[in-house]
Amino acid sequence: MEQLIKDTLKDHKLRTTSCREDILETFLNKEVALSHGDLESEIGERFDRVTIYRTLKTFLEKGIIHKVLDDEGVRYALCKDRCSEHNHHHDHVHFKCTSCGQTNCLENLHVPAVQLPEGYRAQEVNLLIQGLCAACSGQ
Amino acid sequence: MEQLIKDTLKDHKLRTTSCREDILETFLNKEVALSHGDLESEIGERFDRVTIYRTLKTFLEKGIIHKVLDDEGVRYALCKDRCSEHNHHHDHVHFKCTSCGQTNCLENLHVPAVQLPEGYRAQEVNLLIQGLCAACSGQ
DNA sequence: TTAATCTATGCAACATCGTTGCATACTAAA
DNA sequence: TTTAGTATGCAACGATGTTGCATAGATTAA
Repeated sequence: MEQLIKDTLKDHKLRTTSCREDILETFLNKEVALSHGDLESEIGERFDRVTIYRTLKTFLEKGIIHKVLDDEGVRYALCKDRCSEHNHHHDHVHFKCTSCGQTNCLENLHVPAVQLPEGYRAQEVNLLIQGLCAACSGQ
Repeated sequence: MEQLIKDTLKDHKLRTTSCREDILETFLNKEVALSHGDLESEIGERFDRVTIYRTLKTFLEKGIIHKVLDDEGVRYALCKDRCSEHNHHHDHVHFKCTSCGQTNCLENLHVPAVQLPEGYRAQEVNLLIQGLCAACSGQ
């Protein structure tokens, strides 16, 4: 784990600092999409709000995390597929449970093709499904 | 137009006030999804920020408008299909042009079915496609 | 048409979220 | 170990969104 984190930073040409390590570790532990607020309550006593914002921005630019949209705002999740600064590919599905509030990526699903009107060109596709997750649907 | 606006408010059991009329008129004229900020710069001199927020909230609850998500935040668009307080159905596609920045609803398209993992139950589906619109792709 | 009732609005104040400039502390390379 | 470049904390600010309350306005009934 410790080594995986250091390697991830190194791979993306980022200095290893304790804040970056802690944020990466949080993402690896939680396995769900996290908002800035989530991170702040998790590690906010050790690091400044501003630093968390800047770290998220850096991770976004480097392709370590990606944005996850839901109706409450923006969250972030690890890019499991290897993304880089110039090659993001996130055409997967995000699921938000309306009961427990957790959002995660359904890695195995891909977004079905959509026939766009004449002249439209798709660059990125984002599918958000809201409903009940397996734990909350009681099955 | 004038009458359509009054009828829409009446149909949803809302009092006709000049702010609500102006906001509805703006949505009808623009035909793209609008953020609170868009509305504020459009009619902000005549009405208070707070009133615009509250009007949007009211329209949402009554099913006159619905949320449109993109990576920059929340926008709102008219519900073209007849929605009511208890029956929203918005499984359509939103398109955001990365060039001109406009977001709109592709009314004619519907979101293709997705096979969810065991135990998951979908309630609402939101598909956002980003790319170039017909006007900006130069075709 | 007027009076009474209920609701929408404006204003002020506040809470949350996100950004920027700058001095200092730290990481990585020589 | 020294140096150069970068990340961090702090303070200050701007943008965004919410709440309470008095007043203005819309609707209903007389």
